[in-house]
Amino acid sequence: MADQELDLRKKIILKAIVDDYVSTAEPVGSRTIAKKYDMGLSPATIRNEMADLEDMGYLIQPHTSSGRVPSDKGYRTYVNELLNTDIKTVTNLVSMQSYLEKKIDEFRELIHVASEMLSEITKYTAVSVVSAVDELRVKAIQLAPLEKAKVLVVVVMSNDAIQNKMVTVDAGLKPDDILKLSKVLNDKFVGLSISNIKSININDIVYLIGAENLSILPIIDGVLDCMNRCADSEVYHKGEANMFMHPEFGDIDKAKNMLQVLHSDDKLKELFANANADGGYIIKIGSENFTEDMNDCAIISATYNINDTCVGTIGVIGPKRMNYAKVISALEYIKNKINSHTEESGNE
Amino acid sequence: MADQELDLRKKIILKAIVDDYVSTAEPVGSRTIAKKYDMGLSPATIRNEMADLEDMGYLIQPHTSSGRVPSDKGYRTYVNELLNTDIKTVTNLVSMQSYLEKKIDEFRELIHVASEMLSEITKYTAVSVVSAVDELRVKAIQLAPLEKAKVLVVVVMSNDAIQNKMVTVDAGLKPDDILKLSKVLNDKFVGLSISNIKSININDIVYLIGAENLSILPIIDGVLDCMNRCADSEVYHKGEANMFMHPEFGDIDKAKNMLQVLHSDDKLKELFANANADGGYIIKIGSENFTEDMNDCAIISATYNINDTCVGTIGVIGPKRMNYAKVISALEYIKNKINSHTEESGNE
DNA sequence: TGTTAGCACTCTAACGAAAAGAGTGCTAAC
DNA sequence: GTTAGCACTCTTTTCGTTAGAGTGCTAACA
Repeated sequence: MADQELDLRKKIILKAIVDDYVSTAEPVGSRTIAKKYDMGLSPATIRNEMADLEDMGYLIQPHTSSGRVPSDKGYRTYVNELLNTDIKTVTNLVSMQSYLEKKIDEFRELIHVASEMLSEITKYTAVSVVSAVDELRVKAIQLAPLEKAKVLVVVVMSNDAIQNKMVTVDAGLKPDDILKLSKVLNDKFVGLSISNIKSININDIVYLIGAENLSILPIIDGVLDCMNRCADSEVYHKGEANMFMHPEFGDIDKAKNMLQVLHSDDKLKELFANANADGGYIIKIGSENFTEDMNDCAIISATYNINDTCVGTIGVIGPKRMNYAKVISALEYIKNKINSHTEESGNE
Repeated sequence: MADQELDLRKKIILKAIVDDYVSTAEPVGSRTIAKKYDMGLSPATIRNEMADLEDMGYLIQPHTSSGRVPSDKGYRTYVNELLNTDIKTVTNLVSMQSYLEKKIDEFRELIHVASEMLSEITKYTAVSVVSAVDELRVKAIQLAPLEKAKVLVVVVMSNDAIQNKMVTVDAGLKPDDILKLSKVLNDKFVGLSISNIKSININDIVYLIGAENLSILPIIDGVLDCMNRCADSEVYHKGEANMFMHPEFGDIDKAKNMLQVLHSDDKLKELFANANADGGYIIKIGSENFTEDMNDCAIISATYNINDTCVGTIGVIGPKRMNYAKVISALEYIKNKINSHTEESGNE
């Protein structure tokens, strides 16, 4: 129970146990450790150490006569103290190299490709959450009269998010009016945030283009709708089928539970919302995830910034028995790629 | 084995068996039918009829001393002959009424809402496939110079599909050039199909705006990319978690299998590609789905047209033991809504 | 004092026999 | 043509029994 520092041998044994459990998903016994990780010790000695580690809370014994399994604390120590040296070496990311090299001009596209990649490499489920941002500014607005009272509204925000919407307007509105309106909207709106725009008096605009109030309202609504959608938080996940390749979800009920969570954007937002991780990762193991359904899961996530306005999180969700080294190095790689991408694209 | 017509009593019994099996998911015994569906017959009589029905191939006995389960042929007869009278009456679609009433201006949005609705009502998984169409024509093209060599390309096609793409251009390209190019592209491209456009000589356009060849190529590429994406087939599914609420997927392997299929757009396209259903539904039961993984599933789908250019399919995938009446009536409703929507929006 | 061999003990997973239950098919009576 | 009765079949459940894996403890060893 005592929370004292582990001596070197205990650390080595703990690491061996976690490593073994991560790859086999079976409780590991003393014999296995002695043989497989030849440490020049007999099973009996290792048994003693394991008993100690259990007393200290690093291991759990599912039942009296089975091998040991890491506790959350065990995983935590593994991640915090035993893994560091490994991380750089595990990185075999050759396959990724070409992936993100291709031209990506749009923020959302970038995040989607990155998530796809992440799930592909790690074989877990990748999740990305684009946080809601109020303080985005308008970069451009485009109105395109199409036909018969239909106008296409396109809005680009400062995070390069693009949204469009088709709106129906009064048939009396001339294409020329719309083009004039487009110009006015750009002059008036570009550089402003959503809250700014909401405070603008519509009548000023109506006056400028000389149209009737009613006829341009749908367009303004469309613009605001697009802006809101750009600023809205968005959850994206990729590779959820990977989740069910792991034996911990062999139980159909757990699998169902898991699917439920993966399909609930709100739950995911909650789990991945951790804006306070400056440049590092957040690793949540088992019960550290406040949601109870996730007790068998671990989450590793990192945040990225885009010119200080838009902060998002990208990460991986998988079984607690997760290949932490691999995931962390993959995440490291992806995060750097995202950051360098958004830098070079040079948003002011 | 003889393929003769069923007499009335056999039909009633078959219907009772399917109904019961649909709601309980357990093999149905003679006693159950006699008691629950009081038809004034003793279990023994019903047993005889059931034995006949089995001989004729309408029922299957999982093992010698269990109740009966409908065969694919049994379901087929149920659907074709025994269900018709019910369909209209089962329709309790009050909850849907308000759903599709709201203003929907965009084709894709419409299909998504419809799919969502369909899965919501039926509690199965809704799938929609927008078929690939080569002969779409361009309705409008918009270019918007943003900042620092970035141009937003927006393309609207005749099926109201909208796609945009951010492209990077030579920094030397002036905003004015881009606006000019926008006008030229619209003049030249609107009304043409993709194949038409591919045959246009780029040099003509370059000449018209007086820009250098290289600098506008990314934009043309962007336009073509958008067009291709508009014309591409798209698969959308909603409510896949519903699939796992049914006991036939209590086996984790089947569930995994199912997930695999649901996440494979190609498989879904194959399963839902049935353009030859003029105004009706296509119902595929068990082995009638050529994919083997789907032997436990049924698929009910309907097609919709939009001014004869874009044909899509929307439908439901669920266990073979499916509430056919409910799904068909829901699909009927949705299909009509989609059609009336696209009519009233009046695309030429 | 730390390490190890040996052994009894515990718990699970796997196997198999037995019992319970559901439903049938058949025969004979109505 | 319908039904009651009964033997029969097959599955599902239950309950021991066994084999195996792994432990904890004790005693011997270096």
